Amino acid sequence: MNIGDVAARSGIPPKTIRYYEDIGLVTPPRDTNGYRVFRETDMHKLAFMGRARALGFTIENCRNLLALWEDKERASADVRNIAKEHLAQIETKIADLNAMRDTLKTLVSSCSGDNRPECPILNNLATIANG
Amino acid sequence: MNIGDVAARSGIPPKTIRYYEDIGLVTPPRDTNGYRVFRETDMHKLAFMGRARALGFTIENCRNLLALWEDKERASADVRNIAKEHLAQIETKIADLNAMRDTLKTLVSSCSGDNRPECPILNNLATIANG
DNA sequence: GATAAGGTTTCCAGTGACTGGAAGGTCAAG
DNA sequence: CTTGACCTTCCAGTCACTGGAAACCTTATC
Repeated sequence: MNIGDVAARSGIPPKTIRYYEDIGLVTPPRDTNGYRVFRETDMHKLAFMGRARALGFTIENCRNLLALWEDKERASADVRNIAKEHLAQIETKIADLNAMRDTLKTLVSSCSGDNRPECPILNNLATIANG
Repeated sequence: MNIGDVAARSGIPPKTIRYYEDIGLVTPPRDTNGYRVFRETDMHKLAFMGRARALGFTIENCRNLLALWEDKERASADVRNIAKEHLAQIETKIADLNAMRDTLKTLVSSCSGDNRPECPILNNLATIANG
C-alpha cells in the first residue's frame, strides 16, 4: 500500500502520516523507487492513532498506548491509568470552558448590541476581575 | 513603570508583555537606558488583554476588541458579535469535549485495571469506530 | 516515444501564543 | 566595588501538524 491508500483507509492525511514516521510512530519500509510501503500492521497503527487522537490523547499518550497495545503482557491497569489521567484533564478543561461560557453568556446577554457605544462587555473586560 | 511592575500589576509575565509589544498590541516608549516605560494606558491595555485572554479570546479577537474599546464611537453590536461568535466556538468545544469524556468514561469503567492484559480500552482504540 | 496528470519524495517554513535560556547592559544597596 | 536584581536582545523550542516548492515516479493516452 502506498501512502495515499493508507491515508484514504485510515482517514489520516499523507502529510500527517509522514510526520508520524518522522517522530517514529510508524516505520514503513521503502520500495525500490523510494516510496513508503505500508503493511497491515502500519495501517492498524495509524487507525489506532486516528482514534486515540480523536479522543484527545496527546502524541506522547498515543506513543505509550501503542507500546502497551503491542505488549501482549501489559497490565490493563497501565492503560487505564493513562486513560484516567487524560479523563481528568478533559474534565478540568470542560470545567474551565463552562466557566468561560457562563461569563461570556452573561456579558453577551447584558449587551444591547445596537448602534450605541455603551457596551457592558468592554466595560467588564476593562475593569472587573473575572471569576 | 518598568516591565516588572506592570507584570506584577497586570498578572502578565514580562516575556508575554514583550511579545505583545512585538506583535503591536502595546507600544510603550523607551527610557534613555532603553528600558520600556509603561504608561497607565499601557497598563490598562495589558489588564484588558489578561481578562480577554482568560475568557479564551484569541489574540486577533483581542486586537479587535482593543480597537473597539479605544473607539468611542463604536457600536456595541460589533463587540457583541465578536463575543457571540467566540461563545459559539466555546460551546462547540465543550460539546466535543463532553463527547470525548463520555466515551473515555465508558472505556475506563469497562476496564478492570488489574494485572491482566485484557483491556477494553485498547480493544476499542484498535477496532471500533468512535462516536 | 512524447506528454500530461496525478502520486510520491524531500526539505523548509509557518501556525498560536507564548516560554526558556544565553549573553550582556543597568541600577540600587551595602 | 561588588553583589544581586532587574532590564535588554536574540535565538530556539513548544505541539501537532500543514502548506508549498522542486523534483522524481507511474500510469494512461496519443
